[in-house]
Amino acid sequence: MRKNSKESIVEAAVFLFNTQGFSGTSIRDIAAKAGVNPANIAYYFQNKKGLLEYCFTAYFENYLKEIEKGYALLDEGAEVALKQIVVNLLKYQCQDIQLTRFILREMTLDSQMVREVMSTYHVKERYYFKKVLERGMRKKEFRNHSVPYLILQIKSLLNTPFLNSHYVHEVLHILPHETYFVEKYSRDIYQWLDAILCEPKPYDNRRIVSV
Amino acid sequence: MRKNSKESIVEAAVFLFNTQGFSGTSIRDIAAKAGVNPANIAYYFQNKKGLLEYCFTAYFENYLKEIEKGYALLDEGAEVALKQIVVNLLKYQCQDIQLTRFILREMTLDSQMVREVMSTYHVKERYYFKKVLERGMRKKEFRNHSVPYLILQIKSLLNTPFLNSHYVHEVLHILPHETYFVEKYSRDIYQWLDAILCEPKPYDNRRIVSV
Amino acid sequence: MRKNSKESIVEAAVFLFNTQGFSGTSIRDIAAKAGVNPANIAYYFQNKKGLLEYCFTAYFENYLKEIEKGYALLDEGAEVALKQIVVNLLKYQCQDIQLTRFILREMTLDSQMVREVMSTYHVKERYYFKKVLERGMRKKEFRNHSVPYLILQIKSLLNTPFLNSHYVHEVLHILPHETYFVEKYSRDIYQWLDAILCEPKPYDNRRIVSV
Amino acid sequence: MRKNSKESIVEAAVFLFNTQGFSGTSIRDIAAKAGVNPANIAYYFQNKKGLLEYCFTAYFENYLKEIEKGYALLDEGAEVALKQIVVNLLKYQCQDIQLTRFILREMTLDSQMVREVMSTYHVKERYYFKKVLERGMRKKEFRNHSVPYLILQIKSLLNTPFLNSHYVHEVLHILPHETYFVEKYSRDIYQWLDAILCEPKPYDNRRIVSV
DNA sequence: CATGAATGAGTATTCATTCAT
DNA sequence: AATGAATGAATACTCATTCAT
Repeated sequence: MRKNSKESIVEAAVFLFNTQGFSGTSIRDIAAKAGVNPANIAYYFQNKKGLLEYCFTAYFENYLKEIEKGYALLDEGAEVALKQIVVNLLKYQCQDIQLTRFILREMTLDSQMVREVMSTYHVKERYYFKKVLERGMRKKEFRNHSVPYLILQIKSLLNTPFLNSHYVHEVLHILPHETYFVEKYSRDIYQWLDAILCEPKPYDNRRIVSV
Repeated sequence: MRKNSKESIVEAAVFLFNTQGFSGTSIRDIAAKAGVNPANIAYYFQNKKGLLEYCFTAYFENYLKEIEKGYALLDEGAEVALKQIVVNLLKYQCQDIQLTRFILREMTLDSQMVREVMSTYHVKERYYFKKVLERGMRKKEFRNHSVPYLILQIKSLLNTPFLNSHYVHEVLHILPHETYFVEKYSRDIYQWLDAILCEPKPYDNRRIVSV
Repeated sequence: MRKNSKESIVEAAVFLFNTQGFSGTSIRDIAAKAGVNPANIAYYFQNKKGLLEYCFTAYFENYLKEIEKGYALLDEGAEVALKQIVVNLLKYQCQDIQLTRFILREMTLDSQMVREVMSTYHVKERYYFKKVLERGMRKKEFRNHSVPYLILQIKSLLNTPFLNSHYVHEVLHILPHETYFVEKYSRDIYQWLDAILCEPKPYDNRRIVSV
Repeated sequence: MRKNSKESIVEAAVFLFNTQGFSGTSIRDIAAKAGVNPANIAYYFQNKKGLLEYCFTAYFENYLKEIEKGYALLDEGAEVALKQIVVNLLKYQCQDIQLTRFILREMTLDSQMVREVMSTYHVKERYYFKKVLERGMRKKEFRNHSVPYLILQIKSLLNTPFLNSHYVHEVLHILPHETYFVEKYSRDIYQWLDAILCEPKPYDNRRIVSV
C-alpha cells in the first residue's frame, strides 16, 4: 500500500516505542499505525527484536560519528574538542527526539542488548571523553578532576532533556526541539565546563562551530 | 502462610520492574520470585496497575518530604536550603536504587499515570525549587539565571546516576550505592552550584547537615 | 453486619441470577451485594451449586403445592380444577417474578440439576394436568384433544410473561407485577380454555376462588 | 488448515451456548469442539461477545424477514397474513432449534445487547403484529381485543416449544424438530386464533401456504 | 513483495473454594 | 457466626510468529 513500507514501519515503531516503551508496544500496533501487514515486519526485520536492533544500531553508529567529529579537533585543544563534542551530541539528539528518548530509556534496562551496546559504543564513547579530559588536564587546560565523575556529569546534562522531554515540556515549559534550545542549553553546559573544568583564562567560545 | 506476602510482593516487583521494565515483567514472574500465588497480587493490589501505583505513591510521597525538609531551612538562606535539598534527595534515591531507577524510567513514558504524577508531585517539586532559587536571586545570594534551566540541570545531575546505575557501574566503575558516592557526588554538585549560581563570598559548606 | 445473612444472600443471589444468569454471576458479586463475606456463602450453602439448589427446591416445592391446591377441587369438575390451577400458578409466579424468571430460564439448560427437577417436579406436574384433562374429556366436560399439546400450550401461556418480563414490560408495556395483570391475564387464559377445551354450556367462572 | 474454520466455530458455539448457556461456555470449549485454536475465535469475531453478536444478528435478520413475508399478504386479509406469519416463524425456528433456544434464552437476561435487540427487532416485530391485528379489528375480521395481550399470547405459543425443547421432549414426548410438529402445532394455534380472534364465518385455512 | 489465516505460548485477571482464626 | 488471607484452576484475551498463497 505504502510507498516505503520499511521506512513507515520504523517511523511508527519509534513513535510507539517512545510513548509506550518497547515491551508495551505490540507488533500489531506498529503494523496498524504504519498501515502495513504485521507479517511484513517479520519480512523486513526478522522479528520484533530485529526491529529494535535496527533502531539501536542506526542510532549509535551516528552517535559515535558525532563524537569522533569533535574528537578530531583535539589538536586544537581539549576544550575546543570537548565543547564541539557537546554541541554535536546536543544537535544529534535534537534531530530525532523520539528515537533518542526511546533509546536512552531502553538503555536503562538490564538486557542482553544493553550489555552489548555498552560494551561497544559506550566503551568507545568513554575512551574519547577520557582522552580529551586527560589531555586537557595534562596540558593544564583543565583542572584535575575525577574523569568518571566528569563523564557522568556531562552525560547527565546531555541526556536528561531528551530522556525527560515530556517532563521538560509539561512542567518546565522548555521545548527541546526548538532551535533556540540547543543554543541556550549548550551555552549553559559551556558555562559549567568553564567554571568547573577550565583554568581561568581569557577565552571565548567562538571557535566552536555551531552548524 | 507467608509472614509478609504483601511486602515480599513489592520487593520482588521492584526488582523485576527495575531490570526488565514494567511492561516487560509479568505478574507470574513477580509471584514466582516473591514465592506467592499470582492471585495474591490481585488480592492486595487489585491489578498490576495497582501495584505500580502503590510503588509510585510510596516513592513520591517520601520524595516530596525530603524536599520539604530542605525547604524548611529557607530562612537560613537559599543556598543552605538548596544544598540541603540536593543532599537529601541524593540520599533518598540512594536508599533504594532499584526503586528509584524503575520510577525514573517509567516517568519517561507518556502514560496516564505519568501525567498525574507530573501534575501533582513534579509541579510541587518545581514550586519549591522555584521559591528557593527566586529567593536566592532576590537576596543577591544567587546570580540571575533562567529558573527552568537551573531546575533542569539540578534534576539532571540528581537523577542520572540512579537512572543509569547500570552504565555508571559497568562503564564508569562508579558505585552509587556506596556511602562514598553521596559524599563525593554532592560535593561535585555543590561545586557546580558555587561556581554557577552563588555570588563569590567566603562561604563553607559545613552548615549542610549530612545525616 | 446484617441481621439475617442467609436471607440477604438469597435475596442478592436471586436478583443477580435473574439479571445476569447463574453462570454470569460470581459469588463475590452476591456477597458484595448482600454485604457479607464471600466465605459466608460457603458456610450457609456449601458452595455455589448449593445456593442454586436451595432456590430451586424452595421454588418447586411451593409450585407443586399450588397445583395440588387446584387439583383438590377435581371432584367439583375438571374445569373448576384446571382454572384454579391456572390462577394459582399465575399468582404464585407473580409473587417473586425475579426468582420465577431465573428458575424458568435455568430450566432451559441441559444440566444435571435440570434433569433431576424435570424427572420429579415436572413429571408430577404433568401427572396432575393429565389427570384433570383426561377426567374432563371422559366426563364430556372437555372436547377431545392431545393432552401433551394442551399442557404445552397452558404452560406457554403461564410462563412466558414471567420468563420474558423484561420484554413484556419494555416492548408491550404490560406490567406483570401489578395485581391487574393476574385478573386480566387469567381471564384471557380462561377464555382460551372455554373456546378450545370446554363443551359449550351455560357456565360462569365465578366458582374459581381468586385468593 | 481447516476448510471452514469460521463456520465450524459458529456451529460449535451454538451447540454449546444452547446446552450450557453463553456464560457457562468457555472459548476453549468452543475451540476444542470446533477443532480450531482458541485464538482463531478472536481472529474471526474479535472476542466472545462478537461471536454472540454474530449469532444474534444472523438470527434476527432472518426472523424479521419471515414476519415481513407474511405481512406482505395483508391485502388479502388480516387473518391470512397473521396465520402466514405464524407458520413462517414456526418453520424458521424449527430450522435451527439449537440456535433458537439459545437466542430465546439469552433474550431473557438484562444485558446491553438484549436492550439493543429489543429496541430494534422486537419493536419492529411488534409494529407488524400491531398493524395486522388493528387492521383485522378495523375491518371486522377480528373481534376487539387488547393488542399487547394478543401479541404476548401469540409469542408465548410460538416460542415455548423451542425455548423449552428439552422439557417438551423429555416430559411431554413432543418432538419439535419433526416435520409433523409444525403441522400439528400450527393447526392448534390457528384453532386458537379462530376461536379467540376471528369473527365466526365459514372460512377454511386452505389459503395459508405451508411451504 | 505482501497478505490473510492460523497457532502455541503467554498475558492479566477472575473464579469458587479453603482454612486458620 | 463470621472473616481475611490465600490458592489452584480457569477465564477471556493478546502476543509474536509462521506459512501457504
